Amino acid sequence: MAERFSISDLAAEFGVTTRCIRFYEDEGLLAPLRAGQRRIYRPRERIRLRLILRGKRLGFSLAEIREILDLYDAPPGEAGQLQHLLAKIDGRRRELLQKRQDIDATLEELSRLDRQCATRLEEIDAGGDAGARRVRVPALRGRAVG
Amino acid sequence: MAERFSISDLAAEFGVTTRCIRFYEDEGLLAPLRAGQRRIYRPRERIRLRLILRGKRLGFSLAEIREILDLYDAPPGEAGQLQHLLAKIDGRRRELLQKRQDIDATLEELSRLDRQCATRLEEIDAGGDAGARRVRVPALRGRAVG
DNA sequence: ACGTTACTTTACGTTTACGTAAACGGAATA
DNA sequence: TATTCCGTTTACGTAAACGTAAAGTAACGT
Repeated sequence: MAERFSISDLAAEFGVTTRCIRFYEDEGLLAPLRAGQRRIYRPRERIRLRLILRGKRLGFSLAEIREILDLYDAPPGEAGQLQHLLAKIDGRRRELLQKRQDIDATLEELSRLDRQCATRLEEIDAGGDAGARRVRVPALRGRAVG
Repeated sequence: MAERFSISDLAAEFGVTTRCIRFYEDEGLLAPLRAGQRRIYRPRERIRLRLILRGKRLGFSLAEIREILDLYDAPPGEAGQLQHLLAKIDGRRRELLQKRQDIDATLEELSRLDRQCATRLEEIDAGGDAGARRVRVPALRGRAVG
């Protein structure tokens, strides 16, 4: 794999605009090398971009993503700093576990809906409209988890 | 559990402002009853609010959340509509599975960081600063999953 | 030399998701 | 009666995350 990427290389690879990548740089999330004016991205920046976009998919703001990236960059430091870093890591972990719970709850509800739709379809395929009035979607009355 | 809630009941319960709840109504996500001018929320609306906030935690926009709520509200309809609904459900499910992968990848990286910090702390607690210069955090050079 | 392509900076515009303030209504409390 | 509290509508303000347009530079092919 190559060691140097142009801004449009990364834009194409990750499906974002160059404007977007430059914006992340303005926000201090990326710091590519320069060849004159041109930006040069090394694997490290590429990985950071991947992390940024992953963070975005998870619904984190760029400010939060900056904090998360800072975690990775954190120098060994002294004991107090390490404790602080551990606390932050723990906070992020809790957030992510919460999100995974949200996802699982939503997935279960979607599965319920899916089964109801499938059942209804089978009914239609089988006997025209038999039992149409018996199909009641409980929808929002279910025992929500979150 | 009560059957009727005021706007500030819900605001307090879910930790959002009344302004926020009214905004969701403006956006067509909620439609409480009225007693004169006052809004009255029934369990159904309360559950919808819960779903809205869960969606937000997952990083969905209000427009996307509206779509998701529409899934729950969808009437049995005819075969074509059902197929369409099933497709949408499948799309949402893929999104969520992707997000869960993102979360798992991030959790693993956080765990790596956590272990490194813990190890470093033990070293400090044990023998002052022994081996300090041997601690190198590979950080972003690791094999990223997503 | 000329046009094309890729890249740059600067800057104003836009959408989303609310915050905040103004001005008012009705009910309870001092 | 006056104040306070809870609620209402209307409307302007704002931060985040870019989009988009303008105007210029550098290299490359013909």
